[in-house]
Amino acid sequence: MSKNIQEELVVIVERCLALVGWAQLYPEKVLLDLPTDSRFGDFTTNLALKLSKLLKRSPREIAAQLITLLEQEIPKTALKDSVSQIKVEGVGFLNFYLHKNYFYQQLNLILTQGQEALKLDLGKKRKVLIEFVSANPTGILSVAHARQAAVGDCLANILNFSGFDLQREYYLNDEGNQINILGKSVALRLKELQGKKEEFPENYYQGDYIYDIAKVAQEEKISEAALGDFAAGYILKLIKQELLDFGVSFDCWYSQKELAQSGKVEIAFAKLKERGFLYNQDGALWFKSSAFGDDKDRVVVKSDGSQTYLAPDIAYHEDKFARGFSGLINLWGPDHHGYINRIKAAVSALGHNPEALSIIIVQLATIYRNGELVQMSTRSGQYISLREILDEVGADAARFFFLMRRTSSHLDFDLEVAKKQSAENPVYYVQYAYARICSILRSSPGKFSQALNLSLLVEKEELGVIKKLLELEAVLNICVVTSDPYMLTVYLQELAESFHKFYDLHRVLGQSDELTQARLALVQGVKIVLACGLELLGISRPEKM
RNA sequence: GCGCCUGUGGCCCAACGGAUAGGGCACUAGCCUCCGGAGCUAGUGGUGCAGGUUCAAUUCCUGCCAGGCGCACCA
Repeated sequence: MSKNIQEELVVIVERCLALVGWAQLYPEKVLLDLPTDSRFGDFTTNLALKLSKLLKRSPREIAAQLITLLEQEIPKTALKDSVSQIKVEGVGFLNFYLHKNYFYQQLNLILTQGQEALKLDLGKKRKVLIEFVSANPTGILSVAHARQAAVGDCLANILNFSGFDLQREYYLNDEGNQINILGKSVALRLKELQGKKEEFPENYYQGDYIYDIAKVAQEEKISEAALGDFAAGYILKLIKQELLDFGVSFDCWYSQKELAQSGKVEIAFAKLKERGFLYNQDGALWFKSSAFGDDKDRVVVKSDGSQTYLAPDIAYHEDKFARGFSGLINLWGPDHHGYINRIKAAVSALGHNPEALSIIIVQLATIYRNGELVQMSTRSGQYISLREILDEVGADAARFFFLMRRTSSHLDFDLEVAKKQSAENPVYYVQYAYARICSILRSSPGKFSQALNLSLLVEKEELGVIKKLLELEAVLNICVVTSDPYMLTVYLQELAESFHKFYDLHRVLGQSDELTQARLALVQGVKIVLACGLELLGISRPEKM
């Protein structure tokens, strides 16, 4: 909630536990939570309920004893002016109530420091690499990639804001079997364009875009052997542009082809062999992944001498560590979930801590249009692309919708709802609050500069707004811990709601000068936090709508 | 068969193991002489089934039922 007030309170509570001799009984870290309801104070803890069993005493009695101690200890600390009272409530919850002055101070901090006041230092500048999208350059991006792009980009924003030294990377599968098939697909379409139609195999790329590429290849007289690379390059350009239009950029596009040519695959193999995790069988080379909890060992070099996808991927992850990243985040589609054990095994076998690699499965989004399910299949080419979504609903609505549900949950994305400019559409609800604020601030030029008396903000709705502003920190904390940005979308809707409620009941302009200024300051505070949240989501902040 | 995800009012979704399960849509009744009504207020209505752990279960565990997705010497 505040810069550290929560942690400072925890320290004091733990000190009291030690004083009364209960610290050893309760070695866990004391947790102070935000209450489920504002009438239960500003922080709450179930400590007394937990201690009840250990001490064989009633929770309320324990809580009362702790409060006596806390009331002695808190006045000795810097928090003496911030905590107004501590109460036992319900079955024995210990609830902390903060003084209003504390909230005014925090609001003032936001007003004077802007977004700097909102930043966290959870990461301690730790170097983290987040790899996402990484779609093969064999077709334009699908809905699945779109959701990964939104989640990955937003998570990256949040981690950066929370003090991590973070880089975004796209792993480019620009060689191998699928590029060969892509080349052959283009070659066949080229022949077709020249009037020599042949049977088009089912496992080739069926989409119409293959014709487009074939036409360009024909004009540029690309040799048949080079068609695969040409097509991949062509598609990659489209992918990069789509991502850019979606507001997603990468620090690094990591080429699998270059990785293969660098000899790093062989070096990684040598390391695995030395450690005893590679062996030959049935004419193939196997990685002993079962030694690390995988269901079975995995082939890395097939009996025909070619590598499986796993081979360069092992080297790729070795290289991530070699580049100095101590935390790795991979966003994968649900079709890769069986691959997690394999790659974690590889990381372990190479001598790294598998915990350093965190793999997030981004569940699929199902697209509806006019209430009807839109079927998707990459191979047949009949699928909704990121491009179509961008054209139809725009980047703002698309990003917000992709982030609205837990990343691990399925998501139903109705294009019609996303297009609606009404209350059904949460993007507009949040953006509307922002535009409204801008409008109010426009209507009061020069008013918001004199000395402020924030303590005039005593209405329930005013304090509600301030408290909601200060919740951003806890929300970002949850996003970081769960590696999931979705709570931020929930929070922004709540913040917008608390602002709309305040706005409806209390006039900002036309009050006494002092009160108008205080309310303008409050509105300005909401603007700063809304802007911050929307920026982290990668969504525009319209001053007018 | 195995693995992952999901079952919350008529519909869509919330709820680090906590207090009276929140919000939106729809429906009903209200609110602009005034800062943006894309907003606000009030009302109706809900945890798939059966056990277990716990002071406390929508949340954790087991089984069942239902839906979605995935299970290659493909990438």
